[in-house]
Amino acid sequence: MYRSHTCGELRQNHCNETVTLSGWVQKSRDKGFMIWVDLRDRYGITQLMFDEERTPKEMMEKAKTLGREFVIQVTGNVIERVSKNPNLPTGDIEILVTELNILNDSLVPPFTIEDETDGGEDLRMKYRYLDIRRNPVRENLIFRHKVTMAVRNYLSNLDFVEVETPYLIKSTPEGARDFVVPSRMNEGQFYALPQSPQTFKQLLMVGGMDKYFQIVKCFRDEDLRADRQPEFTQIDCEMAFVEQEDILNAFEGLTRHLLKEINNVEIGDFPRMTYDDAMKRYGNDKPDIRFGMEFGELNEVAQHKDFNVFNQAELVVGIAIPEGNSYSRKEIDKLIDWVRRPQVGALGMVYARCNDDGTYKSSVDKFYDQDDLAKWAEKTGAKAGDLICVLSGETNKVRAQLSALRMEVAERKGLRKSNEFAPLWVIDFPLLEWDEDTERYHAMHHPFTSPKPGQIELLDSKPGEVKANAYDLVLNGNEIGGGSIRIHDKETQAIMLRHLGFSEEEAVAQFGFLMDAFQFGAPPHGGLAFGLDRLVSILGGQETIRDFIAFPKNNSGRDVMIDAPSPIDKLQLDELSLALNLKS
RNA sequence: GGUCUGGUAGUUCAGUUGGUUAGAAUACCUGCCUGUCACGCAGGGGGUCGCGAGUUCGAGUCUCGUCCAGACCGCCA
Repeated sequence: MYRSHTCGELRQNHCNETVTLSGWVQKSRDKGFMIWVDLRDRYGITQLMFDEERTPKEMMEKAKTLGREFVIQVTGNVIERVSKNPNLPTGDIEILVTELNILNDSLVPPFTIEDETDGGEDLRMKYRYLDIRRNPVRENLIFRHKVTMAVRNYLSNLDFVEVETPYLIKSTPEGARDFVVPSRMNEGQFYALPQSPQTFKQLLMVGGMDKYFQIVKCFRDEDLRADRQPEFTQIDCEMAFVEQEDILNAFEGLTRHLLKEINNVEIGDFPRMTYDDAMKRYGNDKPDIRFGMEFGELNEVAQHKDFNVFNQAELVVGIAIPEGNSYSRKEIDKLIDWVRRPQVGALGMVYARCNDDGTYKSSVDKFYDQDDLAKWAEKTGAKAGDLICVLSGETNKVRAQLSALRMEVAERKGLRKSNEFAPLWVIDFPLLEWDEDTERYHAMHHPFTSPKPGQIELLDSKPGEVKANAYDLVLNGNEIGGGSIRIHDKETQAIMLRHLGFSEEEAVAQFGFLMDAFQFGAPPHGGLAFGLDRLVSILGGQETIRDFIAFPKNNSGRDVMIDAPSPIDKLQLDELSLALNLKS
C-alpha cells in the first residue's frame, strides 16, 4: 500500500494515527536539528518532520538528501504542530516520519513547480508533465472535466445520445485545409481527418437518432493563434424534426445550465440580434455586449461639408469612448497610431472631444461647427466628457477597423470583465460570401446550410443577399457555437452545390453519399457545435485556451514535448508508396 | 504568405554612446542554524550573449542573413 491518505486530508482529529503518504517533495527546509519536508500530491501539501531527538540518525541523513520533486513514500505519526500554519488546510498537523522510502529521485526541475512559476511558455510546454503538477494547470484540467461532465449529464437527461463518428474520412475541397492520412492498403489514396463530423451527424438524423451529441476532436490544417489549435474539441449536436427556434432553445438551455452549474451565474433569455444588425451596431459578427460604445453612422451629418475624406467615403462611423476626453493629445495620437498599424489598417482617425461645458473640440474644426459635432454626439451617444472617434472608408473595412478600436479601448479600460457573462444569439447570417481570390461565392457556414424559406429563388439574381437559417452563439465577444438548419432534400442540396461552383459530377463524387441518403426519407434537421476549448476558457475566466488543454501545440503546430511532427523513415514512405518533394 | 516583438547563467531578466574581468534575483552545491513554512546566515560553482557573415583597433550592443519563440493580419465553410 503506497498511501493510506492523500496529502490534502489530514487534520487535527487525525492526531496520533499512523499514516502512510506518497507524493512529491515540494520543498525541504533543513534547519540542522530538524528537517521539514513539504510533501505534495494532487490534493494538497502535508508537512513531514524529521528531528534530531526522535528520528534515527540514518533516516536523518537520508532526509537530508531529498531534493525537489523526488517521489517518496513515508509512514509516520500524525502529531499536532508546535507552530501552526494557518495558510495551509493541513497546517495544524505534521507527520513525524518513522519510515522513509525514496520511490524515485528527480533531476532539478527546469522551472519552479509553484502557482507563480518562473518558467516561460516554451519551457513549460517542453516539460508539460511538470507544468501539470502546478495547481493552476491541474485546476484548469479539472475544471474542463467538470464542464464536460455537466454537458454530458444535461444532454443525456434530455435523451441525447452520444455517438462516435469516424476520424478517418474523406477529404473535401470546401472549408479549411484537411489534415491528410495516407492509406497503405489503398495505394495513392488518402483519408482526411474531420474538420467536424458534419455529414455523419446528418446521416445519423437520417438514421433516426433524432437527438445526437458528441464531445469530439476536430482537425483543421490552418495557421494558429493564441486561441486556435490544429486539433480542438467540439460539443457537436444535431436534432431532427426541429426548427431554428427549437435548436436555439435547446442549446440556450445547455449554456444557461453551464453558467449556473459551473459559474453560479443566472441569466434569463439570451438576446438575439441579426447578423446585419450586429455588423451595423458593432462592426462585428460576434459583438461583445458587456459594454456599450455602439457604432453611430455619421454619413448624414458628416458628409456634404468641405471635408473630402468623409465625402468620398462609403461609410463614416464613430464610437464614443466613455470619459475619453481625459486622454491627452499624446494619448490620442497613440490611439491614432494604433488604428494605423497594418494589422488594423485605418488611414487615419478623426476625433472630437466632448467638453464638460457641452462644447466640442474636434480635429476637423475647420469643416464642422458646434451644431455638426452635437449631431455626431447624438448619433454616437456621446456624453460630456467622452471622446468621439470617427473612421471612414469602405463599409466592411471601416467596420472591422472601428470594431478593433472598440475592443482595444474596452480592453484598456477594463470593460471586458472575465466574471461577467453576456451571451448573445446572432441570427440570419448570409448564406453565401464572395471570395475575392477564387472569384466565386463560398458557403459562409457550410454547404449543407439551408436558405431562409422563400429565398432560394434569389440565389440566381442576388446570391449575396440570401439569408440562411444559420446562427452563432456569442459569449463575451467570442463565437462559442454555431449551427444551422440543414438542407434535407436532394434537389435543394444540388442547387446549393451548383451555386458553390461544383459541377454535377463533382457534387456526386464529393457528396453523393449524402444526397443519396436524402432520397430515403431524410427528416428535417439542424444542429449546432460548441467550441469546447474556448467555452471552457471563457467560463474559467481566462484568455488562453492552451492552459485548458493538457498537451497543446505551439504557434507553429508543434508539440515541443514529443517533438512532433517529425520525418518518417524511407521504409514507411515506401510502404505508403510516397515520395517526398521538399520545397526547401 | 505578411507585420511587429523577443532570444544574455538552470530560470526570469538588466546590460547606458560600441570600450577593463558581462551583472541582479532566484535556483543549484557546501557549511552553520533548537519550530521552519517565500526560513535565515556565510561561502561557492555556473555564460558559444540563438546561429552565420559583415563594419570596426575593438561588437552582448551597429548592419545583413538565418533559425527559434510569441502576438497579430491573411487564412480558419
